Amino acid sequence: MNRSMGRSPSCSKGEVNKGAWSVTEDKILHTYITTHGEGKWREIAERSGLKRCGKSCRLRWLNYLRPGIKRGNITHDEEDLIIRLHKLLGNRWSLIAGRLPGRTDTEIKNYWNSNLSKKVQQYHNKSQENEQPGTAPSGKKSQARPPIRTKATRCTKVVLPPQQQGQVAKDLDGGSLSKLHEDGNSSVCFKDLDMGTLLSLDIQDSNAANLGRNGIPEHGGGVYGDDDDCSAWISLNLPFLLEDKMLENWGISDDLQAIGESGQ
DNA sequence: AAGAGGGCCAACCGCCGACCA
DNA sequence: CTGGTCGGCGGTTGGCCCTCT
Repeated sequence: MNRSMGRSPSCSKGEVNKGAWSVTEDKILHTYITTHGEGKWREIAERSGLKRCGKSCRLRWLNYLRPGIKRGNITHDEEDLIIRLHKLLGNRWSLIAGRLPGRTDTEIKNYWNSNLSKKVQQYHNKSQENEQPGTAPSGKKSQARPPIRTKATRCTKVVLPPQQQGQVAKDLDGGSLSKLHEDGNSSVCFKDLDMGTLLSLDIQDSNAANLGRNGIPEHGGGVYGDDDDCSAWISLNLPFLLEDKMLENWGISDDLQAIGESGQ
């Protein structure tokens, strides 16, 4: 991307403090935001007198100063949920964090990178060893999936192919989709979904796997990674987010139990 | 006791989409 | 319509701390 034109880096103007925040800076930021509210981070950075860029202020507030932040002591339930959500969403930490009240995307990301990724990897290595070498069941990968690489794109919509709209409408809204938007060619429509809805659809209802599947492309609807369009990523060409092999992997309860045991 | 190595975590960086003038 | 700005995201990094040798 050509960075000589377009926006200028918002943090490069004038003198800007970097590195760890001091107690004084925290106090200033906290006081300013509790008085004036969140948002307009550049303005906050300038008017509060902090020599920090807006981004830095935002990050500090969201990850540390904001009321209701839980720190440390991730419970077993939370860990369980993180693993499930990661399996479902990949590295979409903000979405995962959204389902864990008081937890931040950064904390979850760090926790995953330092703890869970190893546990999961260990577990999959173990289970791989237990399988006969070279005789992996057909159509089923015996090893852990490669990491899902995603881009920093927001993802609040899913694509509903016409043939699925009725069923989805029924499942979601008890009969009506509240916010459908048709795109240009009217072949798909979008719905804003919160994660609770998504999870209630695919995690709690394992029968979703048995819903009709038609015309699933080779790429599995772009589920894994290299498809930038997150609407496609959660394409409901698949039964609620799930690719075939993903569904096979979805027997995660056992995984979790084993991980929990190995990690304790 | 001291140095090395590894783990954890806060903060930064670069990119993107949304929004607005 | 275009370009600039902002807010938000995931990836990466650097420093502190703990453990091991």
